[in-house]
Amino acid sequence: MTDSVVLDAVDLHILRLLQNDARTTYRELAAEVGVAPSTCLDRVARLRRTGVVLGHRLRLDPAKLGRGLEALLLVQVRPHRRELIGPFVDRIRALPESRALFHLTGPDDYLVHVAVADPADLQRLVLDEFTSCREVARVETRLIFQQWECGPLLPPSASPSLSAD
Amino acid sequence: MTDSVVLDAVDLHILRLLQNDARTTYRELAAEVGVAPSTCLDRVARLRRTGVVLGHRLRLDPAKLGRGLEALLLVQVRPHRRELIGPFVDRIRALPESRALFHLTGPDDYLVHVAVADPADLQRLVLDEFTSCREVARVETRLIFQQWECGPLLPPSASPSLSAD
DNA sequence: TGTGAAAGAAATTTGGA
DNA sequence: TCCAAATTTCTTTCACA
Repeated sequence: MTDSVVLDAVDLHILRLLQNDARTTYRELAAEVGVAPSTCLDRVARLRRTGVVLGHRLRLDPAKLGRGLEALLLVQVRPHRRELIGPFVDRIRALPESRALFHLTGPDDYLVHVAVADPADLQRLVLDEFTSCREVARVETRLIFQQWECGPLLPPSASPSLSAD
Repeated sequence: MTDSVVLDAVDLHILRLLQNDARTTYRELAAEVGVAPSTCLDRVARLRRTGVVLGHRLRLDPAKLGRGLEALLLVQVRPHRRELIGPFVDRIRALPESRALFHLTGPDDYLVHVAVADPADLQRLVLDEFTSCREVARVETRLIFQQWECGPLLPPSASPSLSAD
């Protein structure tokens, strides 16, 4: 967080292309952006070094892996104290059914995104891993009908450069 | 959805490694899994063809892009009818602040994961894009303190093979 | 299918502006 | 920083088990 990077139009163009397809080659990036491949390499390396780019992730179809039912669980943890929520977070993160976990403001302390095989599997998960735990005061289950990933993550304004610490 | 793939131990091993680092080379996969690089290529190509692998995605740090504040918005759309929710979904997906959108069961019809610059930006987003819309009956804003991605997505059981349609 | 070797392509490194 | 060329490394193909 101590060093500051400035993202110029070239960086943003590269990021947009890579968010579309993270396997775009440096040659293709170079041709598209209008710089040399080695320059693209430099830029991407810098974006990694400065922490803008955290890594590459494989996108999988949960349904094809036998996890066709997804849900969001709103969880109230009581008492909401460090010595309880630390282990709670660790336990939930380690569940094979967990896809993501959020610590939130509001009446529900946590939101857990889970992927399971079927309703019976979800019932087992909720009963065995949530409602049966002393620290879990309440669980609300919301099934996911459909979900969408949204557009690429880019700087807020249309300004040509941005300072990011 | 008509063809069926069977994931054996080699496929699962490859998927686990790629979920850990999507840029692992076929050489490295081969060395790790104990097959030839060309076999890894075949396996991954088949996983792509059958839709198990959907693509590669760049993971970015929203904070480094000037979007350090994230929130989940619980939205009630009334009346909850196709002719309203179609355009609503399209509009929300197109917002640069939107990261993900879920259509849910329960009292809230949609959950929107957004990334904004600061509280003022969030206020603007909620007022201008949500509460000011006739079809939006209610919006509840939950700030995200912290979030975690969970372990790799894998088949439910420890069974050596799995049929995925 | 899976393999190893060869051909092709891409990623890195280097050095000069 | 950027680029172009050289080098190294990976990907892809293909004939064969």
